[in-house]
Parts: sequence; structure tokens; C-alpha cells
Amino acid sequence: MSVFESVAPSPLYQQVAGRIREAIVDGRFGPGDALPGERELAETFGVSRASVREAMRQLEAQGLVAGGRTAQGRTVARTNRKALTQALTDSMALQQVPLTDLVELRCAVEGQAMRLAAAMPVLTALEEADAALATMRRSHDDAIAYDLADVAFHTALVRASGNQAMHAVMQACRDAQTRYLADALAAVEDLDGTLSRLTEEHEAILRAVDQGRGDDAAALTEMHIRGFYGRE
Amino acid sequence: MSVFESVAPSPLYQQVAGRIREAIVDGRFGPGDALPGERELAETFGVSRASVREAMRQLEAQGLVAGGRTAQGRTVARTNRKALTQALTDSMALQQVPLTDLVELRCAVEGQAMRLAAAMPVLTALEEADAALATMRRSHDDAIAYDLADVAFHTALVRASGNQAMHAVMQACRDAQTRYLADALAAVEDLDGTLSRLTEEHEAILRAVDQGRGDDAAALTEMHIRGFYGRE
DNA sequence: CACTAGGCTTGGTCAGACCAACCGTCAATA
DNA sequence: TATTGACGGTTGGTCTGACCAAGCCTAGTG
Repeated sequence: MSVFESVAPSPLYQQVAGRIREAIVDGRFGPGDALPGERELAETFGVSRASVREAMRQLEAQGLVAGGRTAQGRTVARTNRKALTQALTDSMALQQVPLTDLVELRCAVEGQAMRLAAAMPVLTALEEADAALATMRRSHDDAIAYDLADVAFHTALVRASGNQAMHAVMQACRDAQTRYLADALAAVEDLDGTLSRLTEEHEAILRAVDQGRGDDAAALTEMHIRGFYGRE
Repeated sequence: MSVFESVAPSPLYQQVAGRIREAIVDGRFGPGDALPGERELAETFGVSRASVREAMRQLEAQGLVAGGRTAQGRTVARTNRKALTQALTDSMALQQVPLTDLVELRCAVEGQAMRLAAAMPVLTALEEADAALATMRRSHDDAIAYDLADVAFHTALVRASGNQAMHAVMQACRDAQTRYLADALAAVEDLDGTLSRLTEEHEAILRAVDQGRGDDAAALTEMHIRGFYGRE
């Protein structure tokens, strides 16, 4: 990096996007709040509507502004989950993040999350995991339904740890991995048998968490994840 | 979700962005390639330049198109890393993730990263970590400079694990943490002594990684992170 | 009271224009 | 000959002003 700051001012649309972004991140606009209209923003910032619109496109892509066109102005997004998933998926598509990296990351995060969940579980989340498990047992002939339940199970258990940051990372990983899951399941010959085994693994994990055996739960989770994806 | 597809066409700029995105993800445009000019794109897609520009803003925010304005047209981005970490950082900011959650997440990710790094280190990254360590030793009287070197050290070590996903998560954590950093530093009384201790911890971690003692490195890292932020 | 017709606002889209920065070209100069 | 410098032509950035469809609000109508 240079000793000097850049002298060239960034484009107007960048500056506008930056200002609005600040306002959102700082909490001056809460999730779901309505933003001023484009014409009004243009006036307040002293730029043309075109520039404001380009700024909005940027914020929209970053998941800070909701995409839906409600009749009364745009609103601040409640979550940028889609943007996050998109970024991770793109990274993988562009071959910057191999699947094994995600697997490792998930092992690290989910393993630790299990320890936390075992030590201080959020009970409602455990119930959710249990419900997902029931769905799995019922879906041994339907890979799609099974996958959905699987996502719900893992998500619920990480939520049980009460750690929001882990939850966010976990969701992004799962979202980005679903594509590979479909491929992996398609390659399986004995679908029913494989799903039975996976269900048993899930049961063991939940049991360990429920009984407060954090380290066991962590180890089981890592084996579970690596066992399915890890064919390195 | 409905049985029917949406009849309402999405906005033009969305469609345009989608088309270009496909082309990039499919590899029809490689990293660094020059994209056609806005006027040309407008003509090929049969839309106005304004729509093309809005599409470009979206792609730019997603990290698929390079931001820099080279004189000869825009280029396809070489990496969307920034978009990924940005999304992660935003996600944590939007959810107001508490500091303790970040600390836990970092412990989990960095700990595992140290194990990977010890097992199969990326040497150039280790050298970087070493350089950062030297800077730290020189900056015991300057908290700002110290923090920069600290970030560089941790970042380099995680990079040494070769895991891009962990690297991104790690950076996002650091970004999200900076807002708490000032408080943590203000609470410190004996700045010089504290920084000396931190430097020693860093040295121990690097040594462990360098000697292939992954579990030691992981344990040291977790203690190091918790020790500084974790006053729960 | 229920209902409808305007009127207003909002986002989406367009055409056309201007600017500064930059590239390549080519002629004039040292 | 080699360097310099002027000159179009291109590109992205910005603005203006306009039009449309969809949705909200309200006033007037039955």
C-alpha cells in the first residue's frame, strides 16, 4: 500500500451507497424499516436519481436492502443470508474455495457448537432437532425431503448452542453445500441403507448433546460430516 | 413456494445481471478478461445503458466484476473474496452478534486452522506471520500499530492452513470485533506489559505451528483469544 | 355504509447528452 | 531517428427529464 491516500474521489454512487450502508449498519435504520424514496435520497445527497439507483443496486446485492418492491418504498433487509450464501456459492463456483475447505470449516464450527450446546442447550432448538429427526426417519425413500430435514437438524443443533455467529456461518456452509449433497446422494447405491445409517448418526449426536456429553457430540459430528463428504 | 413459476418478469437489470453472471460462472469469461463496454452490452441485450449499469453495480457488489476503472472497459474479477468477507461481516453486524459469540467462533475456527497449518503449512504465509511478529515487538508503545500487526499475524497463520473458507470467516470475525477492540484496550492498565505478554503468546503459537505441534498450537490460540477478549 | 374513480407516489426504464480520463495514432520537432 | 505533443475516439461516470405500471390514499358516489 502507498504512503499516500488516494486523491481521486470514489464514484458518487459508491459514496452514496457507503453513507446508506453506514446508516443501516449503525442501526439508524432498523431491519424492516422503510427507506426514503429514490427521489428524496437524490435530493438529500445532492446527486441524480441515477446515482442513487446504482447505489441501491449495490446495497441490494449486498443484502442490506430488501429486493422486494413493496409499494411504499424499499425496506431495510432483515437478513443478508441470501447474499452470504451467494458469495460462498460463487467462491466455490469460481474454484476459490474447494468443498474440502467447507467440510473442514463445518467440522470446526459444528464440533465446537455441539460442545456449547451440550453445556448450555437452548431447549426449544433441541425440540426442533428432534422433530427434524422424526421427519428423517419418515423420509428414507425421498432424498429431497431427507436433505431438507437434515439441514433443519444441523441448523437446529447449532442454534441450540446459542451462538449466532456460528449459526450464520453454518447456514452459509449448508446452503452452499446443498448442490453437492444432491450429487453425493445420487451416487449412492443403497439409498435406504445409507439414509438409515445417517439417521442413526444423527440420533447419536442428539443423544450426546442431550446428555451433556459435549466432546462425544463434537467427535460424532465431525465423523458424521467427514464421513459423508470426505472422500479425499 | 408456489406450484407455478412467477409470471411477472423480474426487472431488466436483474435479468441482465443474471445473464452476465452465468457467462462468468460458466467460464465464458475468465478472471481478468475484459467485458464488453456498457454501450455494447446495452445493444446486445436490447436495453438501455442505465439498466446495464445497474446490472454492473450488482455484479460489482457480488465480486464478480472488478471495481477498478481501467481505461479499457471493465474486467472480470479475479476473486470475490471481498464480497464474501463483506457478507459475513454484514451478517454479524446486522444480527448484532455479541462479542462472546465472536470469540467462540474464532476459537473454533482458528484452533482448527492451527492444526491444519501445523500439519501442512503454507510456507510463505509462515514467513508473513514472522514478519508481523517482528512488527509487534517494535510496537509495544503504539496500540494501533500493534493491532494492525496482530491482525496480520492471525490472518497469515490462518492462511497458512491453506483453507480459504476459514480465512474468510476469520477476517469477518476480526472486522466485526474491531468495534469492541477500543473497549478492550481501554480496560487495559499496563499497556506495555500486556502487549509484551501478547507477543510472547504469539511467539509460542508460531513456534508450535512451525514445529508441527498442531494440538498445542490450537490450545495456545484458544487461550490467547479468550485471554484477551474473554472476561465473561 | 360500501364502493369506485382519481390523483399521487414509487420503482423501473428509456433516450440523449456532457465530462474527464485514457488509448492509440500520427505528424511535428529536436 | 527518437522524442514529444496534439488529436480523435472510446470508456465509464453523471445528469436531466421524461414515461409507465402498480399500488396507496382519498374524496365523491351509489
